[in-house]
Parts: sequence; structure tokens; C-alpha cells
Amino acid sequence: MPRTIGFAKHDHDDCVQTALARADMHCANAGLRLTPVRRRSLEILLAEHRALGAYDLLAHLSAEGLGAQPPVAYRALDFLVRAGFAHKIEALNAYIACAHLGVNHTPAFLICRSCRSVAETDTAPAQGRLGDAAKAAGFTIERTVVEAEGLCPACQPESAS
Amino acid sequence: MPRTIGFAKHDHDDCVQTALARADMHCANAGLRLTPVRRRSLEILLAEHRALGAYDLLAHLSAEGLGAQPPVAYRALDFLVRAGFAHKIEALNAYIACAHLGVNHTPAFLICRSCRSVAETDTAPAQGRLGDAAKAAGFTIERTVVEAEGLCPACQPESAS
DNA sequence: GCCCAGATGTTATAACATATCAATAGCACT
DNA sequence: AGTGCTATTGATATGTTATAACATCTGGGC
Ligand SMILES: [Zn+2]
Ligand SMILES: [Zn+2]
Ligand SMILES: [Zn+2]
Ligand SMILES: [Zn+2]
Repeated sequence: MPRTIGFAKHDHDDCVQTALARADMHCANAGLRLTPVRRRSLEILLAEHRALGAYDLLAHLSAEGLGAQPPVAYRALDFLVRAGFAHKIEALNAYIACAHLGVNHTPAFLICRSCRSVAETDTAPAQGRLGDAAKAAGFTIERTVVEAEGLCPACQPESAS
Repeated sequence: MPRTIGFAKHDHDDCVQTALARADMHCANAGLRLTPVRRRSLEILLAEHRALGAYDLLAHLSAEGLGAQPPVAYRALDFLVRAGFAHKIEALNAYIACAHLGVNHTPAFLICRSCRSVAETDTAPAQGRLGDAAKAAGFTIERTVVEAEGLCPACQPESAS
């Protein structure tokens, strides 16, 4: 059953299972513990396939008896973000499962202001103008936040012709 | 009396006055009202020359009898951001006066995680890889957030040698 | 003077995030 | 099995950021 993701359709069940399997693998290799709450949190983010607030995630978890207090959600999100399984969208104060799980990358996001869907892409800002500016200023870049807000294909005004 | 700004020294009093004059001019031309609270808020952001939280700004304002409730600060900041006189740093949930006031630009920021100083530079992410990705996805970019976190020159570990 | 739009004053609350400390579970070592 | 260490979880409280909602005021066009 295809479903919209990153503005494109795909076999979503398959995509969730693949990502979970990769996460299991990565944790086994890295000695990380993908505990029930963490694994279920990742599964929820993958299933929603959009940016969820920490309290949105918490609502899902608490409905399943996996914890009812904010720290439960924030701890799980912190783990997932550290492990590279999820990203925080700063412009939304929300979290989304990584779309390139297992691949080393510098994420960038396209965020629809109308339907809040998010597409993850890749970038290398530290190698472009931003990197030049940092170098000139003597600044050491450790992390970059690149987010574009606008309208996704589905939310474009019909207009024109 | 020079003071650090964007990791470099400069005549700060002069820089504040110039920016305020430009803001006055711009408002006069555009039919915007730079009311006392708004003007003072901009002056405070300019004087601090670093990212201030809305409640930090509110503390300054309330100490001067210019309003004591959150909406006062958020309204002023909203005006300044809309007018292009200030920017929101999404990664900090904080606000900073624009360093290129009056010039049309797409801001990008270098944020020191140690001393919280911020340098504003310029970028054109919509013309690079991000723009390509957006085009391929049929996404219309309206605004971009580009922020780099790391260490400023003053906060680099001495080490080496 | 009247009206309207924008700006302010004020109260309350929503939404996002962390500090702290106690209890527990997994694991290495003996 | 028992000991000690560390990561995780449970639970309560609090801190921080942001907006909703509604009343009031102010300035400029008519
Ligand atoms: Zn997917
Ligand atoms: Zn959309
Ligand atoms: Zn600027
Ligand atoms: Zn610094």
C-alpha cells in the first residue's frame, strides 16, 4: 500500500521494515541498545513519515502503555538522534525518522508550510560559500542546519495554466 | 569603544546608530511604524550583538517600563523579523539584529556553541544542491534556514604545536 | 466627529524541554 | 551466585519558549 513520502509514493510497509532492520543491525554492531521504547519510537516516526513533536510521539507511546511523562519521549528521541536514526527539524521543533538510515550524510530538509510534510535530502554546505565564510572567520563547523520552507507539489496553488 | 561582533572588532556605537538610522529610513519609505517598543527592541538587539531569547529581550524592556508580558516581546520581534531588521536563529530559539540591515540578502549564521556568539553571513542555498533537489521534487522554496554550529576563533582549543 | 486598521495592555494557557533523584536491569568480573 | 559498575527507566517537578483571546487605545482618512 503506497503512501506519500517525501512527496513521492513508495511501498511504505517495506520502507519501515527495512529501516528497522538497519537500525537493529547498526545497534548490534555499535553496541547500542535498541530497547522497546526506543524501537517503538523509531517505528512510530517511520510510520508517520512526517515531523512529529515530542508530545505527539509521547501521545502514541502512552496510548500503548510505554510511558506517559515527557522525559520518556525526549530520552527516546535523544537516543534516536544521537544514533543517526532520526533528525530534529529546528524550524518546527519536531523530529523525523532519517530517510537515509545507515548512510553517512549531512541532512537537509524541504518543509511544506501547508501540510507539514518533510522531504530529506542531502547537502554539503560546509564545502560551499558557508564553508568559505567559516574559514575566513576562523570558525570551525561541527554541525549544520539546512532547512527550506515552502510548498510541496501537492500544496502548490493550481493557478496559472 | 570597539567591541566584539561576529568575531571581529568594530566601532560598536557607530554600528548601532547606523543600523537604527537605516531602520528609520526604511520604515518611513515603506509606511511601517517603528514605535517606541519596536525601536527600543531593535536597539537592544543591536547593542547586545548576540542572539537574545524573547524573554531576555522582555527582561530589558520590562526593566525600562516598556511592557512586562510575553506578547510585548514577541510582537516586537515579529515586527522586526518581518521588516528584515532581525532574524530568528532556529537552532537557539533566539533572535539577533540583522548585520546587513537594508541590504537584500539570504542570511546564514555561524553559531559558537561555547560562547553563543553569532556571525551573520550570506548564502544562496536555493541556487545550489538544495535548489536542485527542490526543483526535482517540485518543491517551491520560500525561505531557507542555514545555520552552522561550532567553535568561534576565540573558543578554539589552544592545543596543537 | 466617526470609523477603521493597527498597535498595546492583560490574562491565561499551550507547546517544548530539562533537572533531579530513586529504582531497576544488564553486564563484567570474581 | 555475589559484587560493583553503568545505562536505562520511573516519577515528580519545574523551566523555557510561544500563542490564543479579548479588551482598549491611538492615529489618520472621511
Ligand atoms: Zn519511508
Ligand atoms: Zn504540502
Ligand atoms: Zn541579515
Ligand atoms: Zn565562542
